[in-house]
Amino acid sequence: MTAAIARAGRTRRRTRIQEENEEKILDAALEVFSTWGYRGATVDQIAALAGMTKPNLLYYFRRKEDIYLAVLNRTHEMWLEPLEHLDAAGDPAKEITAYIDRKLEMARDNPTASRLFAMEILQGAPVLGATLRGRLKTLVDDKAAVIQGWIDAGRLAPVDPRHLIFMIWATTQHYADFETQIRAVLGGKALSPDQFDAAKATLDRVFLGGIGSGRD
Amino acid sequence: MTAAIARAGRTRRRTRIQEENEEKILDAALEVFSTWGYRGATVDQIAALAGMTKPNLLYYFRRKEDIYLAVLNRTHEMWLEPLEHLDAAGDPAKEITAYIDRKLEMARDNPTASRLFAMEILQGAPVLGATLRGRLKTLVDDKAAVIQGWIDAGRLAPVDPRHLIFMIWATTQHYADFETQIRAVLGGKALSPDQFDAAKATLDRVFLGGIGSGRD
DNA sequence: GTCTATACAATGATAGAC
DNA sequence: GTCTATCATTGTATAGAC
Repeated sequence: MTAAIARAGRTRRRTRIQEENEEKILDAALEVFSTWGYRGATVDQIAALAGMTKPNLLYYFRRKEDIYLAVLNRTHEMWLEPLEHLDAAGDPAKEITAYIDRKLEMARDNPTASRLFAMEILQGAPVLGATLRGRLKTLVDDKAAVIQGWIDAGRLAPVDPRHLIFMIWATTQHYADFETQIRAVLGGKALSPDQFDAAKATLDRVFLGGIGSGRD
Repeated sequence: MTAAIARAGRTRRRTRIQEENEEKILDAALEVFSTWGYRGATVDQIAALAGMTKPNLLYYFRRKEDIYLAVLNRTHEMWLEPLEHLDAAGDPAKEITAYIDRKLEMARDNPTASRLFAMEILQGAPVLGATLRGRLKTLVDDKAAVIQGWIDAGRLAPVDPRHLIFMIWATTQHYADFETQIRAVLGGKALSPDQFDAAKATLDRVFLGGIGSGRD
């Protein structure tokens, strides 16, 4: 690290101050873009939230689009990760429950990241479009085959694996993306731990057991 | 109608041209607001899509906010309606399946309306907030009691009724709101009737039967 | 009653001087 | 790393033509 600082003047290596400021900017950008969308967000808003002036921010990122790209790239890896853990060798019910729980925890812990993606997709994925058609599609194809394998082996009810994945995405991210609506209906300010547990229990129950039967 | 035109000068009654133009504007506004959000949308865009000039549009709606209010009001009634049909006297499984199917059809037939609401909620429901805490909450409380009644009677598995409703909202609206992502993963341009059927079958199966068991 | 032309103040992104 | 200037865009208002 000391060597890196010593080289900072000559190389492209980031200085400590640069790293800290870029991080502050990206944190602020995540918040603003996820609330207002790309076009609705202003560089001024981001700068204010990051605690710096607009020109100072533009010293780090020349254009508004560069900030958007950086903050999307910083978070999209995180978003794909839980699905990658789905293990063909594991127990189907356990694997799917674990996936649901991981996704739900991510929605709880990173609601703004979830909303940033929601905004991007709602707007037609102008930036992430290629990634969705490439890396995401490959990943889903791969894991859909795993699920289909479980179904073929009679270890899982026969459902369309891809639409099952869509259902899991939808239900888990809903708690981040539509938090305002959920709070309005449930009352209270934020989702309490109790409400979160109820959500988790309901998701696990419906996905694994369905609701068609009576008492269990 | 002739009488209405004759009275047009004296009364507030809309002329035919007014009705047609307001409808064209609201159609365009639905498209633009649902794509860009309130702040991201411009009056110019809406005017262009409606096939008129900006000053001409502003003759019908003086302010941008007025257009937004009008288009939200025009569609939010439609959005609450399916849940109102959930009938306590009906068969639980049939009622819930019918509700899911109605919501899914609405997402398919009115994707832009769904995205308009998604944008509004994502942005913290600045306009619909009061409606969510009022009318929507009352409706959900009411229908949650119906579902709880079914559960207490042993006709439905014990799940949290409110979170079950959230799940149904999430999974059905997902096909409208995240259409871009779904198309990217499934390939092809739009959701084909086949894919729509697969979605419907998967939703019905998972909600009613779950996936925990093997072949059925 | 309907529409166009034009203006204007505010806000935005960006560039360059200091 | 900061301040100021510029230039396009946007919401809104007004005056008047058809």
